[in-house]
Amino acid sequence: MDEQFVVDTWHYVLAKHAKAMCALERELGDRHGLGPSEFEVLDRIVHHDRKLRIQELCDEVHLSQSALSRVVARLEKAALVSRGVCDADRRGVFVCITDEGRTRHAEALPTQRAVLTEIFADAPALTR
Amino acid sequence: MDEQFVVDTWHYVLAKHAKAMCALERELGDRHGLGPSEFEVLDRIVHHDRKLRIQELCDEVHLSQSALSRVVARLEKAALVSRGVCDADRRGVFVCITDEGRTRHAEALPTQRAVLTEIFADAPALTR
DNA sequence: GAACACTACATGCAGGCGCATCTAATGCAA
DNA sequence: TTGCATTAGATGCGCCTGCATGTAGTGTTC
Repeated sequence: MDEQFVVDTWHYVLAKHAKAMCALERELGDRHGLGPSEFEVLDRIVHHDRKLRIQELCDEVHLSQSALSRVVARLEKAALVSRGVCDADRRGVFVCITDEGRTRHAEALPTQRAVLTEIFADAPALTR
Repeated sequence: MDEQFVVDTWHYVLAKHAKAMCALERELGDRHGLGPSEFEVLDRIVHHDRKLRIQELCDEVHLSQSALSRVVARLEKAALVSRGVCDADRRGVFVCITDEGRTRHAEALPTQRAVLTEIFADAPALTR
């Protein structure tokens, strides 16, 4: 159990996370009016290409259920998604991307990719 | 330029960061009354084994200068560090760890290492 | 040495997060 | 059906963060 290794890895993750998060916040915010969480949620929906339950999103984005609930509320307020009740389980909520949501996501995607490439192009591979 | 690679790496960093941060917050908080940032600052000082300028700390922890200023304020309030003016440059502030600070850091260190080991033991190596 | 640009750190402020909790719907058991 | 534990999602709350700005000290130029 190499203690130095895990500490180095942690510092690496910390550094990359801080750098990427900060850059995403700035670029996505200034250019497209989206926060990283907002973009991530849109991205997940577009990727699945269907309406998703809040719970499903919760498994995919690294946010608490409450934080996710608010992200969806913000997105709905901006008319980028719409919320709908789930008929099968009336406690559930479906999140559905709107046309404007798709457009904004499509616009923001290259920005996000550019930021990530800038930061992770020289990253080590993910397999030992 | 492999776009999928950078996106995968980003998701990996996001996942590990969320998991580790959450676990550290819980473990360090519950067992030692320290937040991750507080621990990190103590750790940096112990590692250098001398008093440090705020600015030096700023280069090492991934926090804005204002956030760092507040972390130091919290640590000072908890009597884990003390602030002192820098004679050479009277704008500057030295941060000095106290005996209690050393003790708390020493107590918390195994907890932090355990959490990181739990999460990063199976991590990929950092070199391509 | 007076004026001014710059740097180090502190602080007001607004926003996002997690935790605890609330409400409503579900489902299982008696 | 009634009663109760459980689950999905929303919300109150306090904390931490970054940005913008304030304050005080430095040093440079004239």
